[in-house]
Amino acid sequence: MDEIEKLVEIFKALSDPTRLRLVKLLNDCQPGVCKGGPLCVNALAHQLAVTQSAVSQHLRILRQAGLVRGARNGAFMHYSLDPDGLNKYRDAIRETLGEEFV
Amino acid sequence: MDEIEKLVEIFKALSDPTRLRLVKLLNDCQPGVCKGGPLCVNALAHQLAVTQSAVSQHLRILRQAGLVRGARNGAFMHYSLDPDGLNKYRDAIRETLGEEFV
DNA sequence: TAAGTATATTAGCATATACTGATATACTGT
DNA sequence: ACAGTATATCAGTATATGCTAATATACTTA
Repeated sequence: MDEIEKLVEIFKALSDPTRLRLVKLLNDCQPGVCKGGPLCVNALAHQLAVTQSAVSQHLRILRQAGLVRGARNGAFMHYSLDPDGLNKYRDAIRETLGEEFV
Repeated sequence: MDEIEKLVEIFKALSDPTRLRLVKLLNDCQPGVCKGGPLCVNALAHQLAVTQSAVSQHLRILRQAGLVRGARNGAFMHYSLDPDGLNKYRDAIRETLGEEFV
């Protein structure tokens, strides 16, 4: 994918209030930040007051953009921010748009 | 506007390929970076190979998000990145989403 | 295996968005 | 004032997006 298209995908992923709240929630519940650690889908849906289907679709979009990742844990999927994806995101912004944006 | 909604507006503004190329163009033509300095609307439209109407509408969206600003110069509008807006953008991301995103 | 739970995917609908073409507004020079 | 140029806005259209409801898949436990 073109560098611009990749950035568009990332910004699109972040340009929805529900997804931003989702990202904020995952950020606030990182291991070391909060003792709870990664969150499962139903917990996220409950916290955000949206349906399981909606949050699952939002997670797919964030996953495809490389911003979050899910780890299966038995019947549960535990989602967290993807540190590698976030590094790539910052690098891509810096390279394409300049230091001002990151 | 809510902090989340403000961030959504900013990310929405950046989540279109034409607008990203526009921002990139403005970034590459900043005074000190390129001797040309701020660009007028028709120059931007020509560089991006889009109509004047389209680029004008894109500029409005970037302006409303606080990312760019226009300065009238006779019959011309010279657009450039808005340093204040970019600072606020970084602060808002840091505060809401965490250090990982900026 | 069967029932129950967790998550993902699909179809369909309502709304938002990006574009084009036409028109309006702002400014300059004669 | 008038013609010409620069930019902004509007109406209409095609496509994208976010949601719900229903269904499919994955896993666990009895």
